[in-house]
Amino acid sequence: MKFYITTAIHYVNDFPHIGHMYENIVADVMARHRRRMGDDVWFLTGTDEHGQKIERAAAREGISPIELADRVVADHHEIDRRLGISYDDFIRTTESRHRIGVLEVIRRIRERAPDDIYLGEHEGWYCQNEETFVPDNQVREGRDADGHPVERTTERNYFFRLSRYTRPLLDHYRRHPEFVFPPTRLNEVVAFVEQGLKDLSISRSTIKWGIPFPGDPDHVIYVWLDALTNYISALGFGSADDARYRKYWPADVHLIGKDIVRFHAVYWPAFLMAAGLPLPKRIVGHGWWLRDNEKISKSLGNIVRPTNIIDDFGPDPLRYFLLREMVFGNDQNYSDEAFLVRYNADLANDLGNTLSRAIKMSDSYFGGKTPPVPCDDNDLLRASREIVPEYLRAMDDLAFHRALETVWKLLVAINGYIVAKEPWKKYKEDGADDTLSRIIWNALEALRIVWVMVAPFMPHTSREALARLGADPDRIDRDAMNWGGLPVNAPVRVADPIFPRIDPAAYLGGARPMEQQQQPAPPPAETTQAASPDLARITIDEFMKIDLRVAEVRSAENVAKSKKLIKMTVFDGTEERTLVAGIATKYAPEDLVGRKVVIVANLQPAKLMGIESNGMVLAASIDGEPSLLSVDPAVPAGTKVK
RNA sequence: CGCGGGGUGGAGCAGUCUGGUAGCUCGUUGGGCUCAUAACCCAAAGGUCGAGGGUUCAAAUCCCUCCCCCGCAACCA
Repeated sequence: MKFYITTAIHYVNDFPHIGHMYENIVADVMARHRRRMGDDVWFLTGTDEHGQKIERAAAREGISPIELADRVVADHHEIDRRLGISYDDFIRTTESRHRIGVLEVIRRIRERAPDDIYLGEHEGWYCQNEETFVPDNQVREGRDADGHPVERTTERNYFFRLSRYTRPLLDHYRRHPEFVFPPTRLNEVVAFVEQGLKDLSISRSTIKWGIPFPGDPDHVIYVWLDALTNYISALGFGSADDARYRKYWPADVHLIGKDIVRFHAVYWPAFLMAAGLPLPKRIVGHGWWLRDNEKISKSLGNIVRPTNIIDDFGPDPLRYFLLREMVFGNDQNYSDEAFLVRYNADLANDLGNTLSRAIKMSDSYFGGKTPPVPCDDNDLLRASREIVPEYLRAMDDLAFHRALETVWKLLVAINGYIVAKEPWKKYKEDGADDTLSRIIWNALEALRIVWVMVAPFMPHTSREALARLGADPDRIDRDAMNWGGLPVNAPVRVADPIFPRIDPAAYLGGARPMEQQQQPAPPPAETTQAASPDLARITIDEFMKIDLRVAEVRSAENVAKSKKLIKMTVFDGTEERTLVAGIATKYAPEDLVGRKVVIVANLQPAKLMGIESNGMVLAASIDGEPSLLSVDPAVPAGTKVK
């Protein structure tokens, strides 16, 4: 069986982060698992390199878009390499094979459904300064995020007649409920499509950095038609050599983040239907890793990030943690503390320690070898026969956390078995007889099966562990999960703990488990953050333009339906004015009345939730939590501040 | 009525689709073992499964109502 799996292509305006790592790791685990189960696997990942954000980010740095992309792609390659991502191909949307594929899709749509692509009017907020449309959600008070004025404008664009596919898509979802995973995401998609689909703008004349629209070089193909097509362009679709396309398409799994399920489950199949191509079998949306539990890390004065975890522990513990900790499909919090708990409890104490104790016994009782007499009837054999199918079922269900949980049941059984049999006592009493041989062999054999099951998750350490056990590190297929694979009289290797225990407090306090590391070069990401300091300086005259004054709060109330806003009336020394401040998360209106605050008095008025605000209250904010500036209550309202 | 997710022993979470003795990890307490990475094993304490109502022989699970929390969106002038 062939198995074609893809990740989303990662956008190159951003350096690789935990979300990218997680997605690639999950795909890698699936790919490795299918491979060892005998499938002919093709695993694709890559980067999305077109669009205005790239164009602008590059311009800001004074380099060309492709130079920017090259740099970020190199970072992705590096992180994939370090994580051991076993992809077969890496597609970049700036490659010619991709352009060929995209153009072929458009050609087929035009051939099969000539009026599915038409020239129409796109209306939106246009920014003169940036020469581009600004998404609605970035427009505020007639200005874009950078403060440039925008105006309502229309532009001529090519459209895809998505509306025509409402019915066919709904039919497809009904016939293939497995099309979107997990099922709750399918419900969202169905609800969205049932509202009726609007036609989709698929070109832009305001963007330069992209694939020229066929037959109209003033336009560039807009994001989704370009990006989604990578899944077939990478297989050679539309080129002279499309053998791979014919072999592997349709994809078995498109693994993506839950935020882009809609595009994959609606736009993509609609494009494919229009072009007369087969639809992917399954769209799998994973959840998000949420921000670190900042409080704890911060109080310890050291925020450790996943890249540091890889530096300090190697890739496998992180791979394990990400797949074990997250219920696949749900969101989950990432924290270094949680990582360390799992690392110590699951990897050091259970997986690693059990390996050490079993090998140590075999080594000292049987002269550095696996025991001479195997055993084909015992508790561990029965446990493994129960657990392996359960594990395989969980893998098929994409329930990775459950699969790993299952493996750990066998590990617990092994430890229980060792304690119950007390081999150290037997050895003292009877020496290395056949009974002892069977006991130790059973423990080693069950352990071998554990490491085989764990192999897709921890490919590097599992090889090492299997080798230490005297087993063949390359034998991790379905057969290898059956009882009886461990050779007798094979050399075992006693070595340092495979997962040394870590003191969490010391680690978070800055100590490193492996002292030879360090001097981590600061990632280039940081440098782009620091804007040129000279530009940020202003003259005293400029500062004096800002009219800061003390004002007294006369009344205050929460703004209805708003989370952060408080509307207040303040006396600025000459008159009362109304202003709105986003401080409701910290302050109650009644606490504010009578308080002296500092305001910016000459700010242009602005409307917030329909209320005109005349001025701004000064506050320092820590992680979004405001703290009002206060002055001595004796200072009269209207006093100028400078 | 903006969209979505969630409320399960001290902490973090499964289980809810497909009702049937409430489960896992960490932590706590007591005991055991000394082969192993102060690891491992056994036992115990600890839960009105957010609240109320309904369906059912039976509800954490299905239905209704309500409360609270977290994202996103609309508001941090």
